[in-house]
Amino acid sequence: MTRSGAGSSIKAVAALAGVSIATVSRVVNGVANKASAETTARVRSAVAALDYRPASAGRALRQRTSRLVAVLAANLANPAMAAIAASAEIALRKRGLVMVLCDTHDRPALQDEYLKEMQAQQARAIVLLAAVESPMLAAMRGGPTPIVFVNRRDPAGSAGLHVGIDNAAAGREVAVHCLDAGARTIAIIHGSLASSATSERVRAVREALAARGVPHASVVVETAEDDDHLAIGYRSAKRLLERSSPVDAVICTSDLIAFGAHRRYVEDGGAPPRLVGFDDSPLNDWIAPWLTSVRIPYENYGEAIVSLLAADDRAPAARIVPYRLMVRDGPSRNRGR
Amino acid sequence: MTRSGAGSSIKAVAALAGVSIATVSRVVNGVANKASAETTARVRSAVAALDYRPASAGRALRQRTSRLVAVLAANLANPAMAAIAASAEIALRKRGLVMVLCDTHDRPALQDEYLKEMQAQQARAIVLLAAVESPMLAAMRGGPTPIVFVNRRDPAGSAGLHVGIDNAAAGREVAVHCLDAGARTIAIIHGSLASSATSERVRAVREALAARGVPHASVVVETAEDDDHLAIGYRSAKRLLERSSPVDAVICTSDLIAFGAHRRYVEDGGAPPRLVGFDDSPLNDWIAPWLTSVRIPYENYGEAIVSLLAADDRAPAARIVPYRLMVRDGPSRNRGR
DNA sequence: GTGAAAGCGCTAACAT
DNA sequence: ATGTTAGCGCTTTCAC
Repeated sequence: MTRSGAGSSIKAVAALAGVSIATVSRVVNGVANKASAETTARVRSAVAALDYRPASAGRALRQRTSRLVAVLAANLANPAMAAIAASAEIALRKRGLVMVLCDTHDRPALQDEYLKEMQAQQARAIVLLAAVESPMLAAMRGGPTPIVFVNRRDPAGSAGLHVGIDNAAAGREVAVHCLDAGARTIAIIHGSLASSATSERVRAVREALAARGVPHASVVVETAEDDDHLAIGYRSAKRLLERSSPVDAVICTSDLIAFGAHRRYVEDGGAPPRLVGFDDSPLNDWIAPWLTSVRIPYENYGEAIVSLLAADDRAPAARIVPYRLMVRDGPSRNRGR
Repeated sequence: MTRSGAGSSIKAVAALAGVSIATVSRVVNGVANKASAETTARVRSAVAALDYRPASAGRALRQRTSRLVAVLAANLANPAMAAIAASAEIALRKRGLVMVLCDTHDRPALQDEYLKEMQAQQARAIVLLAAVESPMLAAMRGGPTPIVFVNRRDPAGSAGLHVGIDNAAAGREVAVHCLDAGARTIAIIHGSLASSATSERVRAVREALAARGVPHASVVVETAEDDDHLAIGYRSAKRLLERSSPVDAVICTSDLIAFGAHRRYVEDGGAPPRLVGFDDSPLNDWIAPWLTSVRIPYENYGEAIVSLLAADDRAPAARIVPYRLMVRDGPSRNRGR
């Protein structure tokens, strides 16, 4: 019989197939060499007839783990994070896992609340898109639930599972690009340095500039106290505009920061300097043809995350994916000249 | 005792508090008048000491429903959908519910797969951000699981739960705005008319123009066969540019379509016509100062959705939220003049 | 190759 | 006010 609106139970399938529920379970879960071909066929057709799917609650209760994988993102409004989430969801689904997506707003307390909730859900794994350090994270680190750190490494510096790009190399490439394009005075606008991605990028840019003979002192480094990258970019650009000497290029540690800076420059009415960002969501081609950006293949992150989870390797591992500098010099910049 | 990494069980709490598990359950679930103040306190402190959270699997098994609410979005790369998801997640969390977010890519087959999965998860409710018609949806309609249709109404036309704006009124306002701004030749670019939101907007624009004396025949209506709104906008704008007479204003049924059209116009090098869209994600202020758009308060959608779910009213209901036309005439347009 | 049965953690009906 | 107990749907020994 069919339960009200909730599919059929294993009992119904067993009854229809004329076998025990244990056999149904084995067939459904593909336990090898445990059922005759004939029985298997009968069970399968009963499953199809009743459109049976094992209730996840029963399964989770018994197995002490669910098919849920938590993805905790620092900011869903960031198209880059949304892209990672979308990619993760596809990859997880391919393995029969279900993504639970939460927005931590980059706040430790909220991250902790979600971590607790996911523990109650017996989540199979936790994926942190830009983690912050928090008590619960500390408690779960080293526990049985795998934790994958995406973009930002483990803030506590553990050599845990990680998916990201080589930020140092990317930072160097961006710096060299600006110099090669003729920029003499270069500014950096960055978000919180608590993020490993940010600090690695800033350090690499500065070192590369120094190596090319640009004195450290001539590089303007700006930031602003704000969780919102758009606001950081806007306010930092404002301060750059207040300086006596203008800058030729502004390197931003994220595209959102670059968006914020760009807005300020456009409001100013003058020609915006060369702007470079990191992330490069597909939307950039459409709405930000003026933004050169380090394209990070977020559409592949899902597979990278899942492969890290699948590796039963107890050894800590990382997936460093290739990036590519997308040079854009579209209308908005040209027109200003 | 603490289970490996998965929090503590109700048994552990009962043992520590020196009561039965039933009492713990009652206290945790706040069953009124069922425990003395002293017992309640003892249980609470045991809960705190062990950091206990009821395992959702046990609860779901017993109650035949989980605390999961599925949100099936047609396209997570659309900032508007991401905004709704973020808002829904906050509102659900406030009621102790957990959001499961999936990207259906606007494909019936994928939507069905998720619907089945969510049935297996015994989801408390289903929220469809831009639903398409599909067999499983038809099967679940009228079932015990509440389904909320966001933006697009139920494609089968049922008067089910719905959250959205008054698309007809918004369409009229947009049309009048264009005329008042001096536009004489107006084009409409729209996505699939299977979406109630789209068809209502297009119809209202045309009717409003007709009412103001603009002959139906002079309104250029464009679309393109594509799931991707950006591509629809781009390709439709291309065709508009191929016409002998240019248009003064282009009304797009979504911001993404407007982004696509804008790109094409910018590539063309000429002055883009007045562009109007729908959605107006917060990002627009930063990256699309040229886009006038119907601002839909997606940040409030979460509460609207949850309130619809809470209303045990068996009568079908809808939450029509207020919109606001955001008139923008930023740099990109001015500069082109 | 198959079935019987235990038990995962929890809630709710029923006893006391 | 509190405890006892049945049982939700499933997987997994253990018999046969």
